[in-house]
Amino acid sequence: MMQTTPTLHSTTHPTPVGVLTLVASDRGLRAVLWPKVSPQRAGISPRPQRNPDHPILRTTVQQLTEYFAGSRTSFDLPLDLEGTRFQLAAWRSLADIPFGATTTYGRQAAALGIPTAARAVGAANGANPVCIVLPCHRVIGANGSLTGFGGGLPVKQWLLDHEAHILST
Amino acid sequence: MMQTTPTLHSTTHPTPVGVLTLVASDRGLRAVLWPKVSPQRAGISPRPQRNPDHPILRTTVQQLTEYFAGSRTSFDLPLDLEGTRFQLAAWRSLADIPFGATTTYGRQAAALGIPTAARAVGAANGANPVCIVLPCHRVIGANGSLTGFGGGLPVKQWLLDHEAHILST
DNA sequence: TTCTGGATGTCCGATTTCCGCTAGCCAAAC
DNA sequence: GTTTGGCTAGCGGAAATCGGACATCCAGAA
Repeated sequence: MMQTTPTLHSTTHPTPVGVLTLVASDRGLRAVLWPKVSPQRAGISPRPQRNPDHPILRTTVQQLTEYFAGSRTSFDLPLDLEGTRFQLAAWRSLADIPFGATTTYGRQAAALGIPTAARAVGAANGANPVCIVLPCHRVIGANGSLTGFGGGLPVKQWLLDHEAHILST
Repeated sequence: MMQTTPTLHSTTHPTPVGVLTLVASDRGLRAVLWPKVSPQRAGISPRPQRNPDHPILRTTVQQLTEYFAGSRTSFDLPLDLEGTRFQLAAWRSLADIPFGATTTYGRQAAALGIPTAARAVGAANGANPVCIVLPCHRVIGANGSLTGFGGGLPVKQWLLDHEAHILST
C-alpha cells in the first residue's frame, strides 16, 4: 500500500518562553517545537515549507497568543499526530488535565489502564510533538518535583506559574 | 595486539593482457591486479604510494616481461599475502600447477585434503590477489569449461593458449 | 534514610544469527 | 537428457536479538 506523504507547512511564533516552530499538514497540527529543535531533529518529514498563511497555522498562532495573554485555557485545534498506539493514547490523555492543574506520571499511566507504566509514560511525554497545546508540562513527579521537560525545567515552571497566576485573578 | 600497517608501494606494467597494477610491501609482493581493479576495491590498505623503483616491484616487472616473452615458465618472488588459512593454502597450491598444464577445482581441493571443497576453492581462487604469478588461470571446470576468471574468460583463454604455444616451440 | 529491583514502551546501537551468493562437483532422481 | 540436493569456505547484507537509557514509581531491605 502506498504511503501518502502530505505537504507540510511551517511558521514561527514568538512567545514569552521563546520562538516556537509550528508545523501543520492539511489535516491538522503536526508539531509545536521548542527553540533550537529543528523539525528534522524532531522526526518531521518531509521538510516543511514556510507558509505563515496556512489556515491551521493561523488558528494555532491565534490560540497560542490568547493562551499567553491569559484569555484561553484550552485549545481547539485539529491535530495530525504520528506515533505508536501507546504514544497516541498517552498524548490524547494529556488533553484531559485541566488548565492550572497537575498530575503525576503514575496517575497518567493509571488513567491509561496500565498503572505500572509510569516510566513509559514519561518517555512518551518526552516525545510529545505538540508542546503546550498538549500540556505535558502539567505532569510532574509523584514527590512533587518537576523531573524533566523538553523545553527545559525553567520553562516548565514558568508555564505552571503562568496558569496558576491566571486562575488566581 | 598491535597490527602493523607497513608502507605499500605500487606501479603499473603494460602487458598483452592489459595494464596490470603491482603492489608490494617491503616483505614481498602483495598484489597483481587486473586493469580496472583498484587496490582499494581489492581490499588493499593502506593506500599504496607510487614507487616504480622499489626492488620487489622491479623484479616483478622483469619476471612478468620474461613470462610474456616466453622465456620464463615459473616465478621466483617473495610474496606477502593476507587471507584466511584456507585461502592461503589454496593460493599456495596454485604454484604447484606446472606451466602449460591445467587442473580442476575438484583436484585442487583434493590436493588440499578436502576433496568436497571444490566450490570453496573456486571462491578462494577468485580472491587470489596475485594473478598470473599464482596461476589461477590454470584451474578449469571438471568438464573442461573455463567456468570463470577475474580478468575475464578471454584473458584466461589467452594465457592458456600462450603457455601452450610456448611449450610447443 | 538510602538503596535496590522490578515493571512499562520506545528508541538506538551493538551484537549475533542467518541466508544467499560465489570461478564446483557428483550422484541420484525424474 | 535434465534437474535437484548436498557439501565446502568466505563474504555481505538482512533480520533477529539484546542491552541500555529514558521526563517513574513503589515496596522492601539494609
